[in-house]
Amino acid sequence: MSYYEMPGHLIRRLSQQSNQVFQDEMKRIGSDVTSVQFAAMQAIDLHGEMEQSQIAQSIHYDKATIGGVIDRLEKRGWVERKANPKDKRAKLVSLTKEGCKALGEFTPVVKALQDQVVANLSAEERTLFIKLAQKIVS
Amino acid sequence: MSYYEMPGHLIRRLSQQSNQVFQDEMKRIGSDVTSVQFAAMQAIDLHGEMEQSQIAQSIHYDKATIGGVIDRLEKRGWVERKANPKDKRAKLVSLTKEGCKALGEFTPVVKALQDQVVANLSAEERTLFIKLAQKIVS
DNA sequence: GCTTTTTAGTAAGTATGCTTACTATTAATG
DNA sequence: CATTAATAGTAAGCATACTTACTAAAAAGC
Repeated sequence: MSYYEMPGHLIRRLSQQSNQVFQDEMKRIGSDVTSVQFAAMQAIDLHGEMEQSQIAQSIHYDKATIGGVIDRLEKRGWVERKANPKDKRAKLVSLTKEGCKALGEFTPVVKALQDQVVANLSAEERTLFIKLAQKIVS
Repeated sequence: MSYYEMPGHLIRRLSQQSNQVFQDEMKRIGSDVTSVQFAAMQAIDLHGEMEQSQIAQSIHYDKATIGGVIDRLEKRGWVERKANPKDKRAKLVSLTKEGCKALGEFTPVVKALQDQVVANLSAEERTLFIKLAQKIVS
């Protein structure tokens, strides 16, 4: 099996290309938000107040990684941490007004760039790729 | 479009899963070599002596990233850097004996784990996925 | 109810993976 | 041939993304 036929290698290339498109498109609209930061903000927006562990679970991240992401989002003023009265270990994370506004600007751009990631595929192939990818990670 | 149908998100999950399988399998044989380190070593083995820039190009890495990878491989005694008499800017990287031996141990394991990465797919689906992935990054 | 186990979050450490900036050297251009 | 542009590698900085180890608090088991 050639290196260029190994799923592991191809997946790394896919990841690289996907991140490049994300970063380029965000730069184009004057932001340097990362794909992980966007994913976290979208999850928080969807579920409302969330514990960090819930965020990690919902977008499949390590809890240590998500801690750092939330740190940076907090520093930018896009999210805030509050104590959870029902669980003194946990912290409730929510979007700030600025975070809501920023997310609203990012969302259409991110949705649009998804097609760019798989630009080399036809519409049918894109659907198929998504189906196969979902099956792999399921 | 739901988050879980976005190619960008799915690709990140694929990448995560792929790396996890790699790391687990390597740990199983008592090594903590990374997928990037393996890729670099395989490229060097295939081409013989290589400049760092060639390594970066052949496996599609940033030259700054590959510099760090070679640093760590050198520290482990798996590769060595020599001056290139034909170009004083460049350095020729080659596998050491220990590097060759290590690569020989890794290769069959890495080949075998490729199927594990796409374990949830049938044989036909795997072929199709590889074809689609190659088309995306081409 | 008390002990044990699990869980939430942080901290420290390592390895990507990129960016920009820099030096040294080589190639290209007039 | 002299100037300009491009290239090889490193350095510093930032953001993932994981690991193990730790503290505090909650849940489970007896």
